Amino acid sequence: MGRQPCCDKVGLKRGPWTIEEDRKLMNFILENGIQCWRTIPKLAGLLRCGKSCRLRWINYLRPDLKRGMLSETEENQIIQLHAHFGNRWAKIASHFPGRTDNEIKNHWNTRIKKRLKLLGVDPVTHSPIEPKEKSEMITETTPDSTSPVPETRPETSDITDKKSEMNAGSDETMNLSSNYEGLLENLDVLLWMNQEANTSTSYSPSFSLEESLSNPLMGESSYIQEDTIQQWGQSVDSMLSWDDFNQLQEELYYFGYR
DNA sequence: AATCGTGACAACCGCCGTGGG
DNA sequence: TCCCACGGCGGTTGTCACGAT
Repeated sequence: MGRQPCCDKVGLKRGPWTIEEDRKLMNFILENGIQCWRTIPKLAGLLRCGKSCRLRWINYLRPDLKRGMLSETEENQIIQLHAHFGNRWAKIASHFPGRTDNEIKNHWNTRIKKRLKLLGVDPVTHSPIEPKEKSEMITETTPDSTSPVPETRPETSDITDKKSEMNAGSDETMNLSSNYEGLLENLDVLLWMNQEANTSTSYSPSFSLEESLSNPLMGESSYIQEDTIQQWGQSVDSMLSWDDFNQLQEELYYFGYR
């Protein structure tokens, strides 16, 4: 007999969160903090399971989240860290304040992985792909190829895809290519790795908010900082889809978080 | 204008580690 | 020591937007 589910899923809502649900969860956590995720949905008046609430908070509602595309620098750091930690996304994400493991994992799977393959670098081992494999990869892209459709189609158009206007498109890839060999020797990374080896807490650039939120011993007034809310508000403003939260910002002021 | 393919990312699922009883 | 509940994590799937045909 397997484990009991984390919650009784009967009658619980699934799928995308609505603005109203976000508002309820946000208000509840800001007022009460986080004690037990299992009880939060009930207390907050949500028909969601605790896990869903936790995920929504961590990946989307947390005030300290950094929004928007990952910069080239961040992308390079992800590659470096992945070479060291593998698919330990939470570990990697801990080096990027305001970024979530889910975000980094998605970015890796949808973009970085493909770019590395395109550059002839195995995204798993970070070692150069054998020339044979490389040629196969190129062959696979030819129209008359009878090989199965590869996971990625390393065409130039793929690099300079629809997002290219946000960066330099193929130039960015070229930069990545030229930089990659040096990445793993980057002194900063070595320092990180050394620090990781010496102590698990020595490198901790992450926002203090998350720690304080997860620490029920800390007083409520201590975990919502003025600059945190302002920072969050600024990030919210930058997101078109977040316009509906402007009112919520005002409510935060109402609750005294200013 | 309709359909299809693809990419991005939000959300879910199930396993694992941990701490308390 | 064992059992259980919980939070955390990584893999996977679902959904939506957008461009191509």
